[in-house]
Amino acid sequence: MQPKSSSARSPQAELLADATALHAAVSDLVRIYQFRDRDKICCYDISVTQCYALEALAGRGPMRSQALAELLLLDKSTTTRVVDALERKGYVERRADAADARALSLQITRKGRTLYETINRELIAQQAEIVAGFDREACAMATEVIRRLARAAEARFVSGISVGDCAPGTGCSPRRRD
Amino acid sequence: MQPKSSSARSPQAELLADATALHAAVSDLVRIYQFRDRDKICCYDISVTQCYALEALAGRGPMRSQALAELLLLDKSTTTRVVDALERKGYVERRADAADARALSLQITRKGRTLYETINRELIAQQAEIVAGFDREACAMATEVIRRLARAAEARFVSGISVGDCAPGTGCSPRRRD
DNA sequence: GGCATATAGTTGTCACATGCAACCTAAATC
DNA sequence: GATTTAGGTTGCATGTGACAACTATATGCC
Repeated sequence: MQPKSSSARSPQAELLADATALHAAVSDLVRIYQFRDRDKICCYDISVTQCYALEALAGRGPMRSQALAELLLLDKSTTTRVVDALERKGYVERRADAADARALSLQITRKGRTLYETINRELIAQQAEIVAGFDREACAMATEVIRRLARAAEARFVSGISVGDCAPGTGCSPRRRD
Repeated sequence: MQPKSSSARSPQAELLADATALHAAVSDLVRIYQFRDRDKICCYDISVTQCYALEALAGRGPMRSQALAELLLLDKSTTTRVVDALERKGYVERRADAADARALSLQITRKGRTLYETINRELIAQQAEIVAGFDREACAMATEVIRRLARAAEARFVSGISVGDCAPGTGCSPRRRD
């Protein structure tokens, strides 16, 4: 697993070794974070997806349901329900869109923003513990790599084929019958 | 969001800025990978969790159900069902444990290993595309940071309090009533 | 203006993932 | 040998999310 001394290895092999190590690390991270994030749920009273929605609305301002769905890579029906939950709890508001009577303007409430900030602060504090062990350079590098990974994955996901060759975001997933 | 020139900022502030950037990037990555990984599901005929299980068995050799559960941070009942599915599809086998009649030895089959390797190869190839754009140093650094993040998250999750102050792995999550 | 079509959201329905509790069987302990 | 503990499985409930059908509005074409 660990890249050995790179002497006597082709650039090809090095690339593969690096990619393998990175993949293993990322894969692990993602798996574990799914649990970590689920914890976040119960402590405050929202789900992970709800939290992402809150984040989007906090960071980008009001938007339509459709825009939110695209941003979060969710189906519009799922988005409706996510917003339902958030609205019920008073974290977002649905306002009529002035320009289009069909559309909505989703807005985070003050209460929602406060909640989001609280959660975010805690999560960032956790990262800070780790970041403290690295120099800034290394941290910036890692952050950049992670960003690119995310963008690349998103692009792959949105645009089409991901792994194997099923349809993309169209959501081929649930078609599986165990 | 972007760390500005670090002149005139306290180390505290720098740390916070770095942590914030890292958190945002990781958070994004995790969210997107959940979708990307779900794609992986349908293309080959297993779920994400099933794939993690296959990975564990491929990488660490035969183990008991309980050990697998601990490794994947899953409940033992969930693990049972994950293994059910994999066994039904012929990717793993349950063998009697010689030493303990209650226990099982879970083993990946040749077919299972082949599948895992196929999936893994594709995923690694995807990483390779991204890795190709970085120098090895940066890549190694990022990999290391990501590993530490994962380990830290795992430790936090397993040991106790995560965010807020609900119980840990005990699975406080589902107790929420939307 | 009026009908055909497209678009924004909502609701019905279904499948899947997963935790907890109760249970069963086999070990371990006394 | 009886009680307790441990490894797994099954019953049940909940959360999540996709897809499809539907409603209401907007847009285009005549």
